[in-house]
Amino acid sequence: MASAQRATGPDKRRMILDAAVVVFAKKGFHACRVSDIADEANVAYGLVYHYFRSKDEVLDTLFLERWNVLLEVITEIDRQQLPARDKLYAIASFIVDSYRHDPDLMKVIIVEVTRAANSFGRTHLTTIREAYALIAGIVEKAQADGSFRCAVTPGFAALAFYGAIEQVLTGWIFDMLPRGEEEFDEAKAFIVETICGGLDADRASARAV
Amino acid sequence: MASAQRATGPDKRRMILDAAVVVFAKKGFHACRVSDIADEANVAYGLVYHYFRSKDEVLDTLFLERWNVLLEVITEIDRQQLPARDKLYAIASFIVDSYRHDPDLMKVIIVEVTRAANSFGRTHLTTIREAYALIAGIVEKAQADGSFRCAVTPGFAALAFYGAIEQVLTGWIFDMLPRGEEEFDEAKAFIVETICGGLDADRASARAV
DNA sequence: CCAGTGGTTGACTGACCAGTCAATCCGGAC
DNA sequence: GTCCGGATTGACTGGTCAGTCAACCACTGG
Repeated sequence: MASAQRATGPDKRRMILDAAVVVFAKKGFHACRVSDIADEANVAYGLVYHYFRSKDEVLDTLFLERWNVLLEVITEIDRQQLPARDKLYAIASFIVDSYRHDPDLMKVIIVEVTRAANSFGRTHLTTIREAYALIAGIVEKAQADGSFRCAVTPGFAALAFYGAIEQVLTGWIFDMLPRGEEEFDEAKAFIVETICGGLDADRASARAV
Repeated sequence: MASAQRATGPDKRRMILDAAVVVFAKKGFHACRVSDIADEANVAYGLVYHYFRSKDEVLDTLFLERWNVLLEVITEIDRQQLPARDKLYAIASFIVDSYRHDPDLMKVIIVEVTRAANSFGRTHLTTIREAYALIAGIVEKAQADGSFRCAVTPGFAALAFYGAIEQVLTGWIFDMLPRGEEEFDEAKAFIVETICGGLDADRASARAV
């Protein structure tokens, strides 16, 4: 009846990926079994191996699908004629909205890939670094045109900026921070305000290094 | 001959813990076997279970030992009569030096506990949060006495600050950032400079929320 | 010299699970 | 209607590994 009932070919592949997101988010990649994915997708165990070479490849696919979108979006934001601060806001906004739209997927990507230095993080290191490099590029240009100070290196600023975003998402993932439409928008503003504006009331002590 | 040869009782326990740090750091908690720990410690397999109820308990012990030191240090720093910026510098300094002194241990704690939302992170959530709360307390007092702006909430500032530190450590853990005496000291300064000073050249846009 | 106690050993077991594969289904081509 | 090939099924296998346990060792105190 519904297309889900008669789904075939690539549709089933998609169903497996979506099911994997749910299962990985709930139990974690290592703790869940391939049969959990198959069950969640209402599909036979073996079909997972028809579409993917291994359990790992399912996670790889999820990560790459999403991270490539992120890289494109950052590139596109950077192409626009905007103050660096607004560009950073747009990036924070996109990532926070990604979480708002699909918290499970973002949880899986952050917990199982981005922060997993012993497994998938290492595998996708090059891809992950591309995002940092793009952000660093934005900072570098802003420092060149004088809108950002030169107190820290662009690469370092990118790390701190992305680190702050990820820490906030982690706060939501761990249920440490309240989640809601207001909180999401507030977070975007706070991240940019902290990194760009700083905490100091006066900046007498701030000198270029 | 050497005491390691004739070690007994609690010494062996310590040897197991130290060996676990090496093994967890090299292969990751999930990927390594209990026999790897025993081999690294030059101890029989079963002895691990004489001193610890389970493989999990070994990691729990490592984490709690170190995190409690961190909590004490932060408390002590906060007790001193110092500008908030210097307190944050002291905290960043302690964490960076912890990494400098024992990178494997810090790697294990960050990768396997602090950032592991699906396993040990959840277990130790309360303990982890205590550190954030202490940092937030420092920010809050600084905002009250006017040395920090009130643009963001203390809890959020704590998250961003700790997130920046962890991201830098992660950079070292992933071999993304160069490691060395200079880099370590530079990192401490950069972290505090970014979070306290901010990136903006002028702060026209910075208004209290 | 002989228990007794606590540390130490490592072979073994039971459970678990990724990945395989032979069989079956189904829709289209002719 | 028959045949073909890709999609789909799920029982089964092989290997792994956490945790157990019965035996062994080394010191101590009587």
